[in-house]
Amino acid sequence: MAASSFSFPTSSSSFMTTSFTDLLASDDYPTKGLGDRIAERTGSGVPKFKSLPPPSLPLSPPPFSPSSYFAIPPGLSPTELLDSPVLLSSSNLLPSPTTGSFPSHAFNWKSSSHRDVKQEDKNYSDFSFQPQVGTAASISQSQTNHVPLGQQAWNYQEPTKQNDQNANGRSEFNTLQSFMQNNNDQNNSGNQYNQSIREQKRSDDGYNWRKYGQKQVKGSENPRSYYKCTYPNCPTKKKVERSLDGQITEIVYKGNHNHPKPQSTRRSSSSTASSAIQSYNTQTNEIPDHQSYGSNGQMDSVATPENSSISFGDDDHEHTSQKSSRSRGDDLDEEEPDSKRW
DNA sequence: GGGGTTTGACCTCAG
DNA sequence: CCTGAGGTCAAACCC
Repeated sequence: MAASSFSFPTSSSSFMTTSFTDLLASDDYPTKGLGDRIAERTGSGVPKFKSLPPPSLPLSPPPFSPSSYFAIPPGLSPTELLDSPVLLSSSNLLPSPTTGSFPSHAFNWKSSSHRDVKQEDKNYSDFSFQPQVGTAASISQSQTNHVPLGQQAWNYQEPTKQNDQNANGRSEFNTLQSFMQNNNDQNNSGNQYNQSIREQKRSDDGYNWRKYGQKQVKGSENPRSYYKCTYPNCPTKKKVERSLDGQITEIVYKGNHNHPKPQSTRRSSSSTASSAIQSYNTQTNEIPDHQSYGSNGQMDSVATPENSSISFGDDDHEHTSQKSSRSRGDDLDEEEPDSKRW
């Protein structure tokens, strides 16, 4: 399947071009929101972490050959992949499978433009986009949490490998991605952006989340936010990495919800997307690569926790990983609820 | 006033 | 043992 998943639909390339232009035109609002904040905090407009040399550079200038896309050499670390900005943005680019619209602000090159545009360009052309597969991208949920969406697209790993990683016990995390779709919606109504953002935060996946921390991670210039599910006794947490322009570049779920998705009115805004996503998932739940949620924007839409765990058949992984997981593992039978729901 | 966010400090762990 | 990075806490703040 790997080979097939890497084919590049011509249509995708075209949309990219469009969105790119679009992007350039509308790079403002997202950047502003986040950028300003950063500026305020740092006082210089440049995040502290920025002062650090791009970690990625030393990592590797992967001279990649096409083949590298299909199989990542063992020696190659996800970090390397992190490098490529393209991926980050590209992930955002994906048109929503359901709507086919792209997040215009998804790639805010403005913020990421400092990176090697060339490479990005290249990547774009290479970028494979397969909404229906739900994911060309596969990512090992455990250790590659921080792999950027785009990268994940390339980072295609064999199931066996994933299992191994899970076995390692670190994979209490389900890597999901997503929600660009929601972002798209937000874009549509610029002035509602802030409001939408808020809603998005709590209902992007239908659950209510409370942010309890934010960190600047080293390998990435994007701040990582930590969220807990607000539902009582629900141990679920998630890490959300956002690009400077506010786009979600990575979402990692930890644990599963031990409660049904709240059907609050708040979801209204995203409900559309969610429902679409769900239906979408239903159809694609047979996705071969379990862990490949979302890695690229394609999956964005798919990335609701429950969906991911259910539809992708991660259950197996989850079982192993969660069993092995030491602490937070929350012994809850998280999988059960999922399967039941499913 | 309640709930969520922000943010600096603290804790834990791996190298 | 030391240090750095990731993750969490909790007070202050905001809506």
